[in-house]
Amino acid sequence: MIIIQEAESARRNGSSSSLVTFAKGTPIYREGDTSHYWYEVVSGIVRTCRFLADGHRQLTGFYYAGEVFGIEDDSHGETAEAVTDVFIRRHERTADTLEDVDSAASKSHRLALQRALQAARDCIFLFGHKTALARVAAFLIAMTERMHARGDVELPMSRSDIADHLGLTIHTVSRTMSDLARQGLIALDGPKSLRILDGARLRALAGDDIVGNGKRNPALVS
Amino acid sequence: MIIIQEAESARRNGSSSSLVTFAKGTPIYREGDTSHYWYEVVSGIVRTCRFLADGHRQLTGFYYAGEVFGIEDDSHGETAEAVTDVFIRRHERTADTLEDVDSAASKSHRLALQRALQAARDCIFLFGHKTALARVAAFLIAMTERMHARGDVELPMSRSDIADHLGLTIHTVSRTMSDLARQGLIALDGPKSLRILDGARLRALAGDDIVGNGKRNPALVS
DNA sequence: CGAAACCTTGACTTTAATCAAGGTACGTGG
DNA sequence: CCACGTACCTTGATTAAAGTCAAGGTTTCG
Repeated sequence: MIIIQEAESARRNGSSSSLVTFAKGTPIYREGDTSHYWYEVVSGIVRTCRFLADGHRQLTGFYYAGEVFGIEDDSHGETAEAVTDVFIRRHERTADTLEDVDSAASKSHRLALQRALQAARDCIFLFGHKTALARVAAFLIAMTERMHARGDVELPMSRSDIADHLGLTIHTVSRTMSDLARQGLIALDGPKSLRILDGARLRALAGDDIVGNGKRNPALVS
Repeated sequence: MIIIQEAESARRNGSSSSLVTFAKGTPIYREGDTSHYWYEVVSGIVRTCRFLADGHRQLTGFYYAGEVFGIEDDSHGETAEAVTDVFIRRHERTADTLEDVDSAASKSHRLALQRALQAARDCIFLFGHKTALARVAAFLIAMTERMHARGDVELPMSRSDIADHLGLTIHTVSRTMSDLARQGLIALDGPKSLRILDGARLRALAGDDIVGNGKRNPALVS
């Protein structure tokens, strides 16, 4: 990890942030580490995960440019690693910054918490009663939307990352992607590059429309 | 729903709370409802859930006496229902109470957010790569600990609730419970009442010990 | 150019869902 | 108090889905 810049932003709150960089595959913090900082992706992609004794790994999220992670109090409940080479803005977490609700840091922290909770619940929802096909379809849609892509999608993470995120094996992920390609819903230009050919049918497969109040998942809206 | 008491607690913040009661099976709020309040269980049990178009339901949590739910900003992302007859303390959510970080309300709100995030992530973890046996075992352990029970456990929720919570069918939940009983790990005194006979083996089955930093899930500690 | 890591695919096995039936507990009304 | 109905729970047989085992192909990077 290399510190690029020490910025004394928001000086009145006593909070400071620095721009740091991590090479592909290296850890940013580890499960159990004390939360000295919280983080914001400047460029590249980050994954957060936990490890089980039986060797399994569960990815709890991917974070793209502009997104925030590592916002737990006290100690980090998960490990964060760089999926690609990344630039990260690292924000100091002092008693001050968290207590002063007017600070930009505290506001964005609260918002990040809300968003993290929403994301975690969406994930639970996806895991509950969904087939491999639905999970992969939902994943592809989510990634497309987060990259603001239109048709062309880059998947910077490995099949193993995707599998550990969706609660599947790499085999099932691979097979499912091939199935989607065979059915003409997507085109695989390579393992990490694909095009979405039939977004509507893909969304239908993901099938995450919610009953009640006429409220629907934004993923459904074309 | 019956309002029992209107309390003007924490008057200086302009926040107030009331004690209300709901009959078994009735909704406390619905998915999409504007978040006018947040809630605290006084007695009884509450479940939160979401519904899919295909008829499936996903329970995102059970809440026991003393626990807090419905803490999302803006609008509720899930429905809350009474599992048993319940008494609920309903807290008003005004711009004031949330901005004033010194208020007890805001502090407990933030803590509740953190805890909700932790709970959601534990749930994801459970769902990722776990067999029906491990899920049911983990569920029984979690329920035992939350009720501060020692051996004897009451399960006030139906098999259907448990199934929708664990991402299984009622059949699999029922079979798995019977298996555990057959193996002598638990004794079923009735569908809603059981005793844990071999907590150690049950924990081993749940297998949620985490690798790294020597930090382990509290559920593992006997 | 070669090695290592990663991805895809096929055959088989395991797990949980589905289909189907019967049992149990509880509440209501006769 | 008992009979009946309903909702809930359990269990068995069968089917579908994803994991495991195994092998071969591709990409990437030194």
